[in-house]
Amino acid sequence: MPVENGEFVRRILDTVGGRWPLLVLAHLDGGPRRYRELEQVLTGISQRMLTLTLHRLGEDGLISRASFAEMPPRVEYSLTPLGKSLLDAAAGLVRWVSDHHSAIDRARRPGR
Amino acid sequence: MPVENGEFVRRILDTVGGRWPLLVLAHLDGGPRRYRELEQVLTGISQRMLTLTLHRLGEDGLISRASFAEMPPRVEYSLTPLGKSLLDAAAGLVRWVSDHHSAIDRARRPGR
DNA sequence: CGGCATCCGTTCCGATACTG
DNA sequence: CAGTATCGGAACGGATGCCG
Repeated sequence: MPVENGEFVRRILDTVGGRWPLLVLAHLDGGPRRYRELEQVLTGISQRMLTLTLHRLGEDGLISRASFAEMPPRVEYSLTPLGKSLLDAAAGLVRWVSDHHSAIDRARRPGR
Repeated sequence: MPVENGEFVRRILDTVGGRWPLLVLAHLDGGPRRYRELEQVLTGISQRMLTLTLHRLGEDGLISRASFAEMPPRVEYSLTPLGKSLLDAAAGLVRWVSDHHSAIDRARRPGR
């Protein structure tokens, strides 16, 4: 594991280190999604955070944006191959959490 | 992928979502380490963050602390089996980063 | 050696209001 | 529908000084 310095960890966290990026990627896994769809399925997200998250993921080349000049306007977000590969890489972590969160629950105190 | 709500992602990020936790775990992978050793190898970490990180990882059951009543005092931190398993789960993400960071570099602008 | 407590600037992020 | 702009509280995190 090449972790002589914090560069790798830093890069992971800069990319998916927020509360929402991984969730957004996960919801795009089933195919293109519209802004409103994401807003509804990501319960509790603010418009601000959804927009910010989509922009950053776009800048990092993990998702792509397609807007259609219709009435009403329509915009679709999709995973890029790069984003799909990241999602696959993160799958191990998601699996770990679903396997072990009860162990953490036992150890952790409520006030966090 | 069970991501109906943000609980899973939230839990990952509560646990390893900081700049240092994953690095600390990685450095404990080679065996027990002392406080001072960690402080030196984690370039740039403040005492405050090292202490905080160690406490949280301990509370989550990912590392264990052993203190020896010697002179001078000695304290050793080690990975628990749970911590080791998390590290293994995160390995996929680390590998992904080392494979693809150049693609992100190309897309990302400097000012972030 | 191995910490903890305090201060304090920076960043994050939700709420709200408004726009193409 | 799909955003942008702005504000203000909360959390993060570094620096410093003190303690067992």
